[in-house]
Amino acid sequence: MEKPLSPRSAAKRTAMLDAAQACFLESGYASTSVDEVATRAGVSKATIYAHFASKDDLFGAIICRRCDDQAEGLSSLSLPDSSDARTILTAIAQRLMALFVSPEVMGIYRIVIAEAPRYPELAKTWYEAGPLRGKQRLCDVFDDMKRRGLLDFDDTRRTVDAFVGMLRGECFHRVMIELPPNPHFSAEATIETAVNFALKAFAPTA
Amino acid sequence: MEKPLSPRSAAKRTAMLDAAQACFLESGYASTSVDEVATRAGVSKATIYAHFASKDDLFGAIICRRCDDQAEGLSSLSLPDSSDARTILTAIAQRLMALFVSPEVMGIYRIVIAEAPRYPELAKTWYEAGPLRGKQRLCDVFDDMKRRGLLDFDDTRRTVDAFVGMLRGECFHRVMIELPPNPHFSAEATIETAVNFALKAFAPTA
DNA sequence: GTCTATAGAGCGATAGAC
DNA sequence: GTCTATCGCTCTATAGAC
Repeated sequence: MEKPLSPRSAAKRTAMLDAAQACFLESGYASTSVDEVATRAGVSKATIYAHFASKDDLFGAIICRRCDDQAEGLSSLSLPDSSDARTILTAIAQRLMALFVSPEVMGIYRIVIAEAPRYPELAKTWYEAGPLRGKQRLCDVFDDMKRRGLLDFDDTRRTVDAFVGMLRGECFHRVMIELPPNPHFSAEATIETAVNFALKAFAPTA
Repeated sequence: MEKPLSPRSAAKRTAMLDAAQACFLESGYASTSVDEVATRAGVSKATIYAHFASKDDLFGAIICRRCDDQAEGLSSLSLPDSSDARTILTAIAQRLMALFVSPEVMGIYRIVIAEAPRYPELAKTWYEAGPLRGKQRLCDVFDDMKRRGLLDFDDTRRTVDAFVGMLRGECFHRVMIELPPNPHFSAEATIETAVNFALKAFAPTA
């Protein structure tokens, strides 16, 4: 399956993928032209078609590469070694929020949502490699906190789902549709509200 | 500002808007051709350009019409006349969830997100007419519940934001990217989890 | 106002030289 | 593998008849 590429080819391939990613995330799939990608990558259009069968194929390669990055980023995510529920939940929420509103993640999120009806397999690949794997990891953390008596809840997956959902509020939406931020719904305020909420709802019955 | 249209023209205009909405929500902005809209509306392309200055203009007209519909739909939303917090919160959550996953709302949500970077004013108009107005209405309901001693919380807007966010979890995302539903994250289960959490976190200190 | 017909530009993809 | 040049198609938008 692996074909040994010359160093020169590999570099061009990376340049093409980088350029394509930037174009797709900026302008969406349909509005991006292969000419534009070629120019940005410093190669000719024919070179792109020597590496990728079609524009669709190039698009798929981008999403898959992003999925690999996501998987890597998640496994290197470290949490504070604390025995205070608030400290741990706040750290989790801060990392999640920073991830959600980062330009790269936001860009891929936008385009996957937009193109999901026409690329269902790509959307599935992305969702399983990113959000689903991330939530699985959070489940492990929550289960561990439960075991240590820091939290109490019934269904781990639903609990995590609700906690993560609380971070996708006004603040997140404003970034997503590029509206100016509302100070009342800053990232910090959203995180604090979610953590307070979770601590009250999941506090162990003393 | 109002130009009196002949009944025949008005009918054609509505047909064009309906067709355009269906096309845009199905295929996205860039992938929809004016020819397609014209065929679906049963008019010629030139007729479309007689009513709308450009494809952009047509797109804007669609979003604005949807905003009006949203505003209307919200004001007619009625809630049960109950004194039980769970009953009210469940009713709210059910209506919100049904709204979120409905094809029309989901379609407009997808396209606004996708095109927001290129149509910031449209995104702002939509956001203020829909989600923002809806949340304002929810704030009134929550304030009323607090006044009646059914709930207790500090900041109404942040509380509502968190509550609504919990409904945008796995279930919502699966609909959004057209993945098969996961029975463990049914709409009912998501609603129940959110309501249970809210009741625990906002229970009045007896 | 509404139609048919077409202009004019840009697109994805390919042929062929090197 | 990479380039230049180009094909064939589709697109938005308009001109002109009715």
